[in-house]
Parts: sequence; C-alpha cells; structure tokens
Amino acid sequence: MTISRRPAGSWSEVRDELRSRGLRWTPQRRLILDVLAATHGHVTSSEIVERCRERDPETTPSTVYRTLDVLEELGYLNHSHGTDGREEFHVLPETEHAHLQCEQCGRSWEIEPKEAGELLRGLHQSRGFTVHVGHLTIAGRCAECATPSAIYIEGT
Amino acid sequence: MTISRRPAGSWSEVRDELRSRGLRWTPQRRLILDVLAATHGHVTSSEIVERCRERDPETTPSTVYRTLDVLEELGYLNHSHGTDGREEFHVLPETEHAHLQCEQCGRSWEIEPKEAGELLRGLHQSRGFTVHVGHLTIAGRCAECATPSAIYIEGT
DNA sequence: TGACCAAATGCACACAGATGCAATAGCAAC
DNA sequence: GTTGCTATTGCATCTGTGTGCATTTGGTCA
Repeated sequence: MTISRRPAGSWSEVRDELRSRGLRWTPQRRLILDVLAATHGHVTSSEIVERCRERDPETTPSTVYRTLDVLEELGYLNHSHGTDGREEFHVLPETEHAHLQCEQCGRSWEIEPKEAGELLRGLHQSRGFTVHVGHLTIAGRCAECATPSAIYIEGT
Repeated sequence: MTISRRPAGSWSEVRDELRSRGLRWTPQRRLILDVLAATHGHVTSSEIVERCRERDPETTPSTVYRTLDVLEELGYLNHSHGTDGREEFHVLPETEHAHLQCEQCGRSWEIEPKEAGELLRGLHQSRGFTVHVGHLTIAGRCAECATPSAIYIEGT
C-alpha cells in the first residue's frame, strides 16, 4: 500500500542523479546536502537555512529554498505543513508517513498509513480521492495536553 | 460527536458578544463583519483583506488579521491550512468539518467528521490523541485529476 | 456631558518564503 | 584546455502574515 520512492540511505546518489538529469552539482548544493545528511527527523526550511549559514555565512536563502524544491521533486525530501502552516521537511522518508502534531506543546509523531487506512480507502471509494499521505499533518491535542473542549472530537 | 460552537446564522450577535466580553465594536470590525457576511465557504485571509480594501482602501492588514483571530476565538470562524500552507477561513461553520483539497486543481470539499470517524477513534484509543477536525485538510488528487503515482496511496 | 481607561488601530518593522533577472559557472563536447 | 550552452546563483524585491508601540477611541461611570 505504501511505496517508498527512495531506497534508504544514499545521499551519495544525489550528485549522480542530478547530473544524469542535466542538473548540476554545485558547492551550494553540496553544502545543503551535507546539512541534510546530518539531520534526522523533521526540519523546517528556515532551520536548514540557519544550519547552512553556520557552515557558510554566505548562504543565500533563496538558493536553499530552490534546492529543497529540487530535492523534493527527486524524492529525497518530503514536506508537509505544521499546525502553524510552516513548512516541515522530512528527510529521506523510507516510507510515506503522515504526522500527528499537538497544537499545544508542538510535539509531533509519525503515523503509519495503515493507521489511516480506513479513511484513505473510504475517500478513494466514495470520492475517487487519492490522499497524499506524506503531506498529511493532523492537528490536535496529545494525551498529555488533552483538555476537554467542544471543538475537539472525542473518540467515543 | 461533533458539536457546533455557533448556532448558524447570526452575525448580528457579534456586536453584543464582543461588548459583553469587554471587547469593542469599531468601524473596522463592522467592515470586516460585513465582508464576512457576504462570504460563503472558504476564504484566505488575504482575500478578506482585499475585499475590505475594495470597500475601504484605508484598511490596514494587521487590523484584519487581528480581528480574524478574535472572531475565530469566539467561534465565528475556523481556519485550516490549504495544501500550500496558506490560511483558509471557513465562515460560520455550522458543524466542525474537515477538508479535502486537490493539489492539482486546487478545489476543495468538505468532509464530515464521520467519514474520518474510524481514524479519529483509533488515534484517540491508541494514543490518547484528540484530533482538531476543523483544522484538518487532507491533500491529494481528486478523481478528475487523478494520475497514478508512487507517492500517492491507492485505496486498494 | 465629560473624563478616564483599556481595547483597538495604524504604523513601522520583522520574518518566511517566492520570483524575475542579470551575472556566474558546471559540464559536456571538441 | 577552451568554448558554449544553460542551469544555478545572488540580488533586489514582493507578498503574506505577525508583532511592538505610540496614539486614538469605544464604552462606562460620575
């Protein structure tokens, strides 16, 4: 049901893949890749910019953003939007997964597509709608922050 | 399961509700409310700013944003984030509902919480996570735009 | 009616992210 | 190694959104 686009583990391929597509391997891209390789889990684009700047203060944000776009297109990254709407990147996603994010404490968790399987199948069957799981972030309250409130759906 | 915070239909109450909470009824708020009353379905904040400007070119964006926040707090509005991460407001939501948005054509649909019921219950049971349904926007491809792609989950 | 106080406004500014464009520089072919 | 094409960069600039602060003003009470 879930298909990994990217066999885990190989930033080393990036250079060749870029070239084989007529794209280029530049010092800037190398730096960004270095930063990404040292990253696990989730990062926001601005965190990436910041980390690049630490290594090379000359880093231009727009270059970073554009490179991230390219990498996402090639499947090395995935982005979704946090509860505040900011972009969050997931590095080298081995499998497509969705996210749960607590609006109160901000923490987030990965959820497997199968947890949402029912919903996905339902939407597909009833509406022909195909869910982009990797982009899905579900906002709410985690167990620790939970407070009863009318605007939240209780799972009863 | 879903609780409507706002009995449908009454912008007329807003003024009194504001006042009763020690908040104020100003010409700017009146304008914003007028614009909202003439709106159905979804709007982005910048669309609202734009429409206010059409009526009163003096409109200050920050005033609009702040008023929208207040109105959301009072339950007259609901916001979620579109596939591009931009804020989308839902005016006078009679019931909390989630959204489906096509990444290709940009159209969106409302879905009832019960369509996602299984998922919500599951998340609550297994993780104690309470989903904020009104904030949920599910991205993907609608039936018309559907093309087979590895990064989409097929409902099989 | 006038005065007072906190809420709201308008402004300047900050920040994330995107884009158009001229200049630069990969890289492939010779 | 040189050349040439074009992808990429860096810059300036723009949009959307949020915030701090001085000023204004709604609403209440005398």
